[in-house]
Amino acid sequence: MGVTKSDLFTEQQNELARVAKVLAHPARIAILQYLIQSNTCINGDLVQELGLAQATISQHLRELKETGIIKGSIEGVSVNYCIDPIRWSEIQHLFETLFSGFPKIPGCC
Amino acid sequence: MGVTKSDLFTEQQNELARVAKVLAHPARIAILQYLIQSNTCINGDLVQELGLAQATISQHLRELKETGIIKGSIEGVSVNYCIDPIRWSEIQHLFETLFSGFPKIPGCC
DNA sequence: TATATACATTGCAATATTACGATGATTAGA
DNA sequence: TCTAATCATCGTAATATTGCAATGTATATA
Repeated sequence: MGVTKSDLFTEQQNELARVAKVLAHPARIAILQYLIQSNTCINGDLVQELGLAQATISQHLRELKETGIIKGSIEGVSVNYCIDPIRWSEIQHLFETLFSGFPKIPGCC
Repeated sequence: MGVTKSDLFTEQQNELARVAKVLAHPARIAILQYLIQSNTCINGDLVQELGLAQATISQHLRELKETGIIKGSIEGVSVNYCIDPIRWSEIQHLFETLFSGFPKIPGCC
């Protein structure tokens, strides 16, 4: 199959999985870290920074954009990408909720 | 292709992506949440709880186990799974590092 | 020992992801 | 207007993921 039965799960579970999937590639992690550090970037910079083809990076950027993590603004002939602070903390909160749900002192193990 | 060029990235980036990939499925999120809430579970419980086949759930459990997030101990004829607290906070820290890297007041956007 | 129970594994079929060359679209400057 | 630069999109090949039926393995009990 290869198709996820998302109707079996809650919207929160699906949303968290969806976001995790976007983070589930080192190139996209690298792009985000580069964005954080430089607070702006263009596709061309990333082709230099990472060793991937321009088309590939453009595709990764689109996935990040579709989840709302980054926004792009046309800057003449190039495009400036940056992180959406609102969405960023939204996603941060999603993960925090998952992780903090587990009590530090567990009953078993 | 469908193959990730992991040699282009740092070990930290690959590790974060690897962990995110395990979380990138609602069934695995659901399993973890069920584990957190009940602090133990067996495959059979999950077949009831989620609507997936036993083989499918066993596969998801294996992925969680391979990343070290959960541990299983044989309990007679059934198996008790539970979250590994050490690994859990390790992974929590991985994400926190990513998220906290972004300053609250950004320079652009 | 034989049988039932509970998971794990194997072997598919369907679909998704990753990567990139080729090509399109848009903009700045000659 | 023409051209170069920059990014997006399309098409395609290679590989990965998801789900399940069938089967294997181990344990407890009759």
